[in-house]
Amino acid sequence: MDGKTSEKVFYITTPIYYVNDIPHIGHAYTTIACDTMSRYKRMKGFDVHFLTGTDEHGQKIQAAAEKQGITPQALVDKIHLNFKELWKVLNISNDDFIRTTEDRHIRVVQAIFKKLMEQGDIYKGTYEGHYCVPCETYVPESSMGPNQTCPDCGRPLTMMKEESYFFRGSKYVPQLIEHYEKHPEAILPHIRYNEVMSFLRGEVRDQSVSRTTLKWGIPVPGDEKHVVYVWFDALINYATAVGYLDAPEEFRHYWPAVRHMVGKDIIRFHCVIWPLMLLALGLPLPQSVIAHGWWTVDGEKMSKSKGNVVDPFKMVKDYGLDPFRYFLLREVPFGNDGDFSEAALVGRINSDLANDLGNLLNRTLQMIESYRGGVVPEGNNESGKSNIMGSVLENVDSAMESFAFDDAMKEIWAFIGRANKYIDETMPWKLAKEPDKAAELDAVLMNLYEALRLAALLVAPVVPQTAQRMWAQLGLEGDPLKMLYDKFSWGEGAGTKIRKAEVLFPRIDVKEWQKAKEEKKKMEEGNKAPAMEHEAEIEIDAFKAVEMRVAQIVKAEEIPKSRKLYKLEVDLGYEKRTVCSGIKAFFTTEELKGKRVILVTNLKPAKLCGIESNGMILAAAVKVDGNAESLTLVTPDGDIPLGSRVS
RNA sequence: CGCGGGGUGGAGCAGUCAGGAAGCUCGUCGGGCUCAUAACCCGAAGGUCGCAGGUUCAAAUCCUGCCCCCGCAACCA
Repeated sequence: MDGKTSEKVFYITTPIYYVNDIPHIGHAYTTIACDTMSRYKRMKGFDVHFLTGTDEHGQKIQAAAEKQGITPQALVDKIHLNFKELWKVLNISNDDFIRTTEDRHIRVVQAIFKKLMEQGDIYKGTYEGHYCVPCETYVPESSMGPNQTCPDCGRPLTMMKEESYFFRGSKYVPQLIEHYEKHPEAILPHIRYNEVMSFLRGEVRDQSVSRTTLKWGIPVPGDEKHVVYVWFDALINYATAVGYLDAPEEFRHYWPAVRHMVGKDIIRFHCVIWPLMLLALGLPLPQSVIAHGWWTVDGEKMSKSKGNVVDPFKMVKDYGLDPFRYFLLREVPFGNDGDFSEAALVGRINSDLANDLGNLLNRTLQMIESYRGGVVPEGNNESGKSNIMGSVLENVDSAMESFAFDDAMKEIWAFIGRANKYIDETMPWKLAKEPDKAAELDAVLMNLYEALRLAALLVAPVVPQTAQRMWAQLGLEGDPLKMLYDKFSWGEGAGTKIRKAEVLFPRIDVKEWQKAKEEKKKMEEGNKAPAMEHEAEIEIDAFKAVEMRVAQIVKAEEIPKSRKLYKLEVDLGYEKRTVCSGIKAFFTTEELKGKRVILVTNLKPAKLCGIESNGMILAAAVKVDGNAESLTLVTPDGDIPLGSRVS
């Protein structure tokens, strides 16, 4: 679909974040990327609309609210503020913040649902699948546990049939394929293109777009026992926010210029389902969907149980906002996965921000101060200009056009490097000692000053506060963020009275930083120990009720269906028993054979994976979030007959 | 045969789609300079581009097989 786009309109969206999550580095990353792009486009004279928001419906919210004894609405009213607060802290310049529980959105979702129903693209059918009743969720076959159990709670699933509305997306698939064939640039980076196309060329089924199993959602118009499925609800936010229903003119203005930035996990929703919805609605398709990669932390996957989730609030507090923003965009080729580590962040701060940029500003300003009384001299400006500038503007622009933030940063820093080199080549401190070289010195100082003035503008989209600080030190009026690059002209800065040079980014002493980190870690670990959770006290009788005896493992075998369990045969001396034990991850069957262990003998038999288990062997485990990280068996110290009672 | 990403000098990565003398940042070593935040500038050392085979005048790049990491598998950027 060829939406007519005026060249100077730019509408960009982040995904709407699921409000029940705690904001982490991933959320920060996506939003900072969009923010930088928005600021860049504004500085290029575009009419920018930058949208972010929160996704507030769905099962998890409903459950969380029930647990806290409040309404879902009250819950989301409270927790969506986590995100608003983060965007404030990260200096995000969004023009709008949409919440899917807002009236403006609910009306649009219902209108769209109704329209698609009327034109026959939404129809009623039945949804069939494996359902976990306690978790109230469908489990796809691919992620079912052994014996058709729920992967979360382990309980058996039931086959459920439920009335559901379906979106006839399949009808528009050929049209979408054709569009992507004509517009390969609509999916960025390009490696994602093939992924989407191969999916589209396979079987695309109609999507279930309603649920009857939960209440917390937008009611289906005319059939109130259904609520709209959260994805259908959520995707529509992009249209709601620019006036799909309420402001047709605004909508026509911004919509054709829309770009969605997403994480690589939600590419399908944005490159398949959403475009199919748009085709059904007869609306222009997005200019592009830009998918970025994932962050690991110190080389490991980020997860709550590992406790390595990066808190953006803390990073800003510890290292400053602009270094954090710069690091995220500079460190990783956009689209690739990247690794976050504080050590790498410190490295970037020292080498790029302090040494290259900060020091260039500092040394230049001090020279202008001491050689020319703090006033930028007039000078022959052509000599150094081309030398320093190169084609930084064009190169940055082409990188930014393809969302290659890292390349854009590299170009800017190459430019900064050229300015630093220019100083060494021209040696202003020598010129200053020779009165007949005054004109030459003027030219050098002026070129350096202009380089810094341009540098402030170039870095402004990524590090807005830094740009403003540079601007102030350079003695300039106004706000660099409001300047247009294209209007930049070399030489205009002559005659400006500069301010006193201040250190832009202090260097971090790596040795001290490491020391401080280690101490902090020790402190935290010290605090952790007493926080160990204990069970309630019991009477000795309760303990005596547990019968434990020494036993020997005589046979250990795998249970093919189980990821965690071994089937063990243990000898108590007076009898042999079969026991299932969840220790597969820690021992081979060979290691277990012959091991003497402590067995709880009077535990009620239980069927695990279809095998009856008569007892439990004791083991000590280091647990993180309920999952054993390492484990060791409890064994008797010394020789003692099998079957001896433990007390 | 579930899907995807990756294995390139000490570390982290680019380059692979469109084959043509192996590049960047950090670190190390040597030198320069002294305006500056022990900074900046120059130079050097260091790689059989996971393994094996194939195509080609030419392969990190294309093809085949294998090994090893890491993610995902319907709601976590």
